[in-house]
Amino acid sequence: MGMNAIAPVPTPPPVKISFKAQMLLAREDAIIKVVNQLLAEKGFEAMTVDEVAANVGIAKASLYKHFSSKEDLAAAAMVGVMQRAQAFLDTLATDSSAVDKIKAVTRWTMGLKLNGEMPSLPSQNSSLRTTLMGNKAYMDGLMDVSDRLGAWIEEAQAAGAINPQLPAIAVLYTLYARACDPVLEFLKMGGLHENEQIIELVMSTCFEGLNAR
Amino acid sequence: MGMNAIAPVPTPPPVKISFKAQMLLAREDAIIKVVNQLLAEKGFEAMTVDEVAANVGIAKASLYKHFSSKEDLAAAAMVGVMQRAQAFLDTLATDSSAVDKIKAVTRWTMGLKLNGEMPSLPSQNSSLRTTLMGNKAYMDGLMDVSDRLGAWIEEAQAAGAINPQLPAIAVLYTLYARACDPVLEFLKMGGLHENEQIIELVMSTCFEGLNAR
DNA sequence: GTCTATAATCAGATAGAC
DNA sequence: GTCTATCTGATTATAGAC
Repeated sequence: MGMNAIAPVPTPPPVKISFKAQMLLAREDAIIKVVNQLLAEKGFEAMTVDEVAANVGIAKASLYKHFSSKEDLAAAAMVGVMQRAQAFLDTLATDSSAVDKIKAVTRWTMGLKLNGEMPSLPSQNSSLRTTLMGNKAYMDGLMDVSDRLGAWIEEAQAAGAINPQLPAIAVLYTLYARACDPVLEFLKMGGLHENEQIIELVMSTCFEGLNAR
Repeated sequence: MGMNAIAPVPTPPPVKISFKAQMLLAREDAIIKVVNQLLAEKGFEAMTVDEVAANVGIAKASLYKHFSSKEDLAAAAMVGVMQRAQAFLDTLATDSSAVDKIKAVTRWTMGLKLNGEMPSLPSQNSSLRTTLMGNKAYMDGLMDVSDRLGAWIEEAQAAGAINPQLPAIAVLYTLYARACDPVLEFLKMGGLHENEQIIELVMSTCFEGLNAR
């Protein structure tokens, strides 16, 4: 195209609004980051909205302009974690074995937990569970992750790497449970092991079991 | 002894006071039973003192004549569980192997959980943790159980039944974690397995691991 | 010791000015 | 959209009569 051509000037995106939208998203990301950290540290019920607002550095009323309830705040954090999980699954080499991918995810999950980045939800039924079940982004992410992990589990069972006598769903739950395994925090509190050692210990008990071989 | 013998009449125990004391204890046992059930069902933070009083069938103010705080209520329930655990340990045959005793305790613990009799505490720090740490009966019970389990673990490791490369403390934590394993409730919610099957599944993943053998 | 009634506090959510 | 100030409801705990 020649320099003299009168190129149709594409309508510029509305800069002012876009900028504001970016600010909005950045602010919401900051909020979610704080929520994520507090959820990991104290859990949903012990976390207060006042605390979130204080840590973000804004007024509580401003929080409610972004998220309409405490449950929504937590749900947004969970959606973020799920997206990170999906992104991690994407990075796994397609040429590695199914069981290796499973182990990589498990290590990654426990690393998050040990780093205080894994929100801990109430395991029992609660208002938060209800909100999460109705959150499409979260449920879609959870389904996607479960489908991908489930396929790997069955593949690993067929290949004789994972015990084929175990129901795949039980294996999946067992993997998910590593994300909130109290053994991780107990060992960390003990102070005798580095995070990497703790992960390898729990990896060993998880995949090889307590029995001697 | 002839019918005519004038037997010395033993001083009767102060019937009225003893009876009242028995009533007191029975009432407190009833309270603790309710607390235990609610703790298992909803956890400490979601359980309200009003709820406890209503389920026991007494006024809330009466509760506070027996226990001076919500934390004390929960602590009493935990002491009860610890006593039941100690009593169960006592029943284990001394001629069975250490690893069999360990497995028996683990099964028993998971059975409690599946029956809704295992109080679930907040794993994170909280007012309840503080109260529990300062409760001598609870701490003594915990120490006793841990000592006995710890001895069996080391015995089983020496006998080549439990993997001797694992730190005994990690094994102990792994066993304790079965008492609050979310895999149990997930599988139960799935409705595909009976409690016994669930226990054997988790026993398998716990002791034999996920890997195929 | 048990009750009814109430105090005291805390946390989620909102009103309304700017 | 952000703020200050406030509302509302729930919850722990207690006062005081019986």
